[in-house]
Amino acid sequence: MTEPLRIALIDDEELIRSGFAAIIGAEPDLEVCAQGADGVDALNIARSGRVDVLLMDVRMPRVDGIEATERITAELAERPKILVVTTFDNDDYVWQALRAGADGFLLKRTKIEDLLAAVRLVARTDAVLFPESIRRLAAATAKRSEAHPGIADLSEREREVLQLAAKGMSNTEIAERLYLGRETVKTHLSSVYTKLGVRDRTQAVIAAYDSGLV
Amino acid sequence: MTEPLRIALIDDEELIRSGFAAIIGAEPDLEVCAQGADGVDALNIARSGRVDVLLMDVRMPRVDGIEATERITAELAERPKILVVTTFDNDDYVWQALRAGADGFLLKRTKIEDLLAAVRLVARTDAVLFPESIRRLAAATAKRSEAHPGIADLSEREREVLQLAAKGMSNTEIAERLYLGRETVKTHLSSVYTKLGVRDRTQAVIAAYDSGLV
DNA sequence: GTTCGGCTCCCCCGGGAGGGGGAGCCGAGT
DNA sequence: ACTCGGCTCCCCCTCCCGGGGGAGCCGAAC
Repeated sequence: MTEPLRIALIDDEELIRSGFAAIIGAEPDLEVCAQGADGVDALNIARSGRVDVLLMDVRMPRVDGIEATERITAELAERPKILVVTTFDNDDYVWQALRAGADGFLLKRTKIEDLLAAVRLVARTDAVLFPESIRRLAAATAKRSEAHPGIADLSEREREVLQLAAKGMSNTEIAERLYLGRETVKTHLSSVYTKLGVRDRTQAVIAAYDSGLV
Repeated sequence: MTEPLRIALIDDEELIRSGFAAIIGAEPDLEVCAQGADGVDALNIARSGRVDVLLMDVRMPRVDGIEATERITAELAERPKILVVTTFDNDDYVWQALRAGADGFLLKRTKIEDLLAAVRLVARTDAVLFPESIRRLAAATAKRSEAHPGIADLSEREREVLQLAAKGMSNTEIAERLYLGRETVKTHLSSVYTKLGVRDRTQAVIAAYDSGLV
């Protein structure tokens, strides 16, 4: 028989870790090789290179699970599989975990056998239950929302005005909505145009859409 | 011990079905309860209500696996879990399967143990490896691309002009690009506005973005 | 054969948009 | 104290946009 899968547990709650450790340790083909209390620990453990699957909590002090996952996938070519574990299946968490490069998402209320099955499954294969392709998809849609330099250095007001313009409002409507003069709105939009390097309102709205501002 | 999971196999290739049937039949906790050769069979079998997991091929005559999945999820409240099985992990297939409401995606080259694990996992739980939340996400992004009545009854030319407008081009630029008069472009855009029920070019571009035309 | 819808172009006209100025206020940083 | 950038408002001017007409051409449908 092959050597057991090496599992690392990352959770800020000692109790949770012990529980998981007990469950996993009872399995002959699984072994808890490391434990950590936050994202920094996770990164260090992942760097050690002797881990197959990392069970990662989301809410943790210092560096949370999502960011830790991000760093690990960004930094390590040979990284452990990462299963993000949390209490609630908040859509946002799932999405963020996906984008960060996690291999799976588990709920703490998951039944024991399912947890074990998921760990074994994710360790062995990447072709089951929405893996690689989905992650590429998520990464692609995520990339669209990053690295749009222009949008970043808009002032608060300018972003606000642009957002309303991107809802189809006219200058006068925007002015009324924001309790401003129509001329002021025009001024803001003008700086938006120059900052974004576009010609008119339509192109600005397009830029807003493409950069994920809308 | 509980009664075995009831599996249905849908594939147009007799050989594949037999292979899967043999593998699955050998497991004490699994049982092949039905087989079909296309999407129509799949729908009938799903309607019978005595199936836990449906292994569904994508490429099939008459009605393919994606459409069958769509119909089943649309029609049946109490539906079997559906695992879409195919030879290549074409991104498009994965995405379509997801949108259609499939619970998972498998490759035919998947190892036997993984196939069995996936079947057992998907039958029991919905909280593992990107399930419900992801499907809602996919459904949401999909919905944005459908059922935008306005966009549908634009004429060919009007759609063309709108698309260029949505790239930030002015009327004159669009005219030059399409070898038209500037007035013609205006006319087309005007009908676009009335058909989409919008006021100006900006709102039209927004509609184009929201409806997935861009 | 007539009608209807899509496609093409034209004119006029009003209004909003965008550019170019100028100006005052305020808070933060030098 | 001064400067600089963000926010606010104003005027003028030009240009494109959008609305409201009208008109001719064509192919399909009735």
